[in-house]
Amino acid sequence: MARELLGCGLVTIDRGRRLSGTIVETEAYRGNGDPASHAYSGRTNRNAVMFGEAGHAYVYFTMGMHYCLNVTTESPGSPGAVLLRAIEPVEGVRWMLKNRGLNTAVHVSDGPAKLTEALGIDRRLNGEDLINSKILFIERGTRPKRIGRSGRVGITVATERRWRYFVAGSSFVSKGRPSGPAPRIHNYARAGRRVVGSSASLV
DNA sequence: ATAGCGATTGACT
DNA sequence: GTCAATCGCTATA
Repeated sequence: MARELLGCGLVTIDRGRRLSGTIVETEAYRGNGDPASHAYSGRTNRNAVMFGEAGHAYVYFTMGMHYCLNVTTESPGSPGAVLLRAIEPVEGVRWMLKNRGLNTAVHVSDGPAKLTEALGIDRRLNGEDLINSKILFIERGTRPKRIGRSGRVGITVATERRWRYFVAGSSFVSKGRPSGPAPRIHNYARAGRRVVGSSASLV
């Protein structure tokens, strides 16, 4: 799922305005057996959405000031989610800049908490159905030609798992340095599989 | 009831 | 490269 989401569109309707971007960086988190996951120690009020149906938004508050957005990926009862770490801004860039208090788009959404701030995403959207929602949803996109892979960023455990994926060559990927294995580039382009992110692949 | 700290960012050296 | 901001989740008592 972390790979499939690269190239898909992420859309919000923020105060009536359509804001969107192309997903260029993701990270996979599991549950039991993944010490870096919020779901590692079982279900709590905070991580409950991770234990629910696939294709929903798990939005969590962190560091006392930031929100991050995940896409849930597993069947009810078995936790799993993909953290969206960066998008390339597409629609409503002007308003995204305003949300972030910036003048240029270079760093407007190249980090997990930056993209939520740019798109106006906060705890109100926790649990939102990303397939059927009218205010926060995923759209089909084009599969990137080359996809990079590395250890996950910003964690202190299980850094050896190479579950961070990004669009190779994109300047909108977060600058966070991988704590695990160095980035490696793979060629995932395949004839006849240009469109990814159908709702069927989400659920 | 409460200490410790985090799937981060931005400012500064 | 270092570090503060800021708050609520989690673990422990």
